[in-house]
Amino acid sequence: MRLATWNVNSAKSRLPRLLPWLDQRAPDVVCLQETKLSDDDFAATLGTALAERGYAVAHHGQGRWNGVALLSRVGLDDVVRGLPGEPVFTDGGLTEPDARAITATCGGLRVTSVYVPNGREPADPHYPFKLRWLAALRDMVAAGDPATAVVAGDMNIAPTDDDVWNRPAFEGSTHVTPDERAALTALGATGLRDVMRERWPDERVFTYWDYRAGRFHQDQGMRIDLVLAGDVPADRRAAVWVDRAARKGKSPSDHAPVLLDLDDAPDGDAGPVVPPPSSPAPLVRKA
DNA sequence: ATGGCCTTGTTACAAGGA
Repeated sequence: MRLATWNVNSAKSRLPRLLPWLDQRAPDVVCLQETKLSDDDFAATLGTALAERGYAVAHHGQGRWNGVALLSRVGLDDVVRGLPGEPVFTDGGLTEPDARAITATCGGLRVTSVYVPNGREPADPHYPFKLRWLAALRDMVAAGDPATAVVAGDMNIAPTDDDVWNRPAFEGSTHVTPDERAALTALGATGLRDVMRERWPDERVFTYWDYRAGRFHQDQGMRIDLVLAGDVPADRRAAVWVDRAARKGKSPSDHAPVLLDLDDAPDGDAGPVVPPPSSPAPLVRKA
């Protein structure tokens, strides 16, 4: 089973990159972030193309900002939008929570696609909001079965100083503060493992590069898109990698996808058997 | 030393990103 996460920075504008990527990499479960579409617009824009490829879809959007989705070819059950008790950014006059998390059971795993708040600056009210949101995420994972959980997405936290290209450049910025890293540690303490760092403990691994200043070309990025996996999926890890090719070329997202390949479960239970779609999508689609 | 870009909505910028 192949699971992927990708902050696409607008599903609509990324459509010419997203659909060929799905055909090329053929992930079974996809966590998307920053779709920047309402549920209706997501269905209208991508629904048919995803159904043709055999994906069941669950989207949690609000329109202009944020928006997360789950695509699955191995079942998509018990969908939950948002986080129980998640904070609302009332400082900004909002009365509804942002669309930043969606959870479903896919292939026997409890998968959450997350778009963690940016935080802006440590002195900004968005920063404590980010910490409160992360606490709500931790609580949800702890209340479930962490062993079978996968939390994947744009965490907007670099776990260590090795996860940013130039630590001094981030002095005084969010994404590297002790409080954010403590929140990430608390989330991991529920029983989730950073499978990328387990596999590549000493490598330079980035998932995001600013559009400006030729950052990608110089590999000056950050590792902020994480796959945090409970013991059941983490122990089945066959491969985990950053799809840098998706960050190249015409009109890319500023984030690259992260892919996790899992071996079949040792007892032979690879999750529910899902029949192929009524009109199977060809492996390579005509232009 | 600083900033460089991209997306959205709306129509010359503003907001947001990280």
